[in-house]
Amino acid sequence: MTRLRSGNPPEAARSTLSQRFDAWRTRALDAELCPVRDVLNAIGDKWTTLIVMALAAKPQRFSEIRRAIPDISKRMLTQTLRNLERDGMLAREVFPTKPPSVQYRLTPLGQSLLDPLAHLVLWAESTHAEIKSARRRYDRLEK
Amino acid sequence: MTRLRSGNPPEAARSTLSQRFDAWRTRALDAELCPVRDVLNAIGDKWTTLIVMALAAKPQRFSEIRRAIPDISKRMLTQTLRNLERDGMLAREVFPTKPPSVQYRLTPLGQSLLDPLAHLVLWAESTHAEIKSARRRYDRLEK
DNA sequence: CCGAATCCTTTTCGATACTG
DNA sequence: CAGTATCGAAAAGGATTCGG
Repeated sequence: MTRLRSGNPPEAARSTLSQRFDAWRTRALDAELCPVRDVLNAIGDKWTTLIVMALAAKPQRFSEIRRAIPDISKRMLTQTLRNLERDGMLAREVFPTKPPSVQYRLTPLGQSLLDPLAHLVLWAESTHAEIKSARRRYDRLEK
Repeated sequence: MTRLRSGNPPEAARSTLSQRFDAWRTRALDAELCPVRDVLNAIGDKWTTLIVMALAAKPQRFSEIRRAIPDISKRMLTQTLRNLERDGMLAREVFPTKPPSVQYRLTPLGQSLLDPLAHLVLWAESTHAEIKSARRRYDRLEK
């Protein structure tokens, strides 16, 4: 499998990249069959990436994750953890103490998501000011 | 502004990475103030990334984008294009022909998203089989 | 402590009809 | 051609209650 070698693709690789984007979009319209749609659909919700990031440091218990993401509800935490477990991104281990404790840890597959995620987050950090500025300008002109 | 220098961070950078994830999550709970939440919220919807990928090749007209993404409705295409324009990711140019034609092109800011997006898409492609397999196994055991 | 179940609100999205 | 306006369905998310 080919890999990107540098942070920003050189201008020369642009056409190759966009051809690949075309292939990635048009492989199939069905979300189930298109890796891009399927995966972006899986991690594009409100909490998934935050939970993966919280578990990057170390395995954590249900309550620890809640403290790491204070504004998530128990319902959504449970549901998002289940989805991630279903996708093989994390493993759930129950310790039959009383009261019970449950630990979640990233699987190797889940760990492998951290790298592309880091790229995205660095991009978010470095462009956030510019994006907010663009929004202000747009809103000032439009309304 | 810091930039990633190589495609995959070496294993040695992992602990640094998770510390940064912590910082990125806890900087602020308000989506407006947290770059990660704000940006993931902006590109995490159903159509945004597909549109950006479609425009990677070259500037395109409204109808061309529709053909590139056959299952998007006019309503959602318009709305998503507006959001991207508001965020400074693309520029809209109207040619006052009759009937009118409108062209959309990625700005430099929009182009800069292609790189982290490519990492994510490569990851999606290379892990999709494993994810689908994990789902089948989970569904077989649970239900 | 962890989580299932229920109910309800908000958001997102799609279909349709209409316009310069 | 490139939208806008309106409506309703569906999905996502939050609050609350109950249970092992």
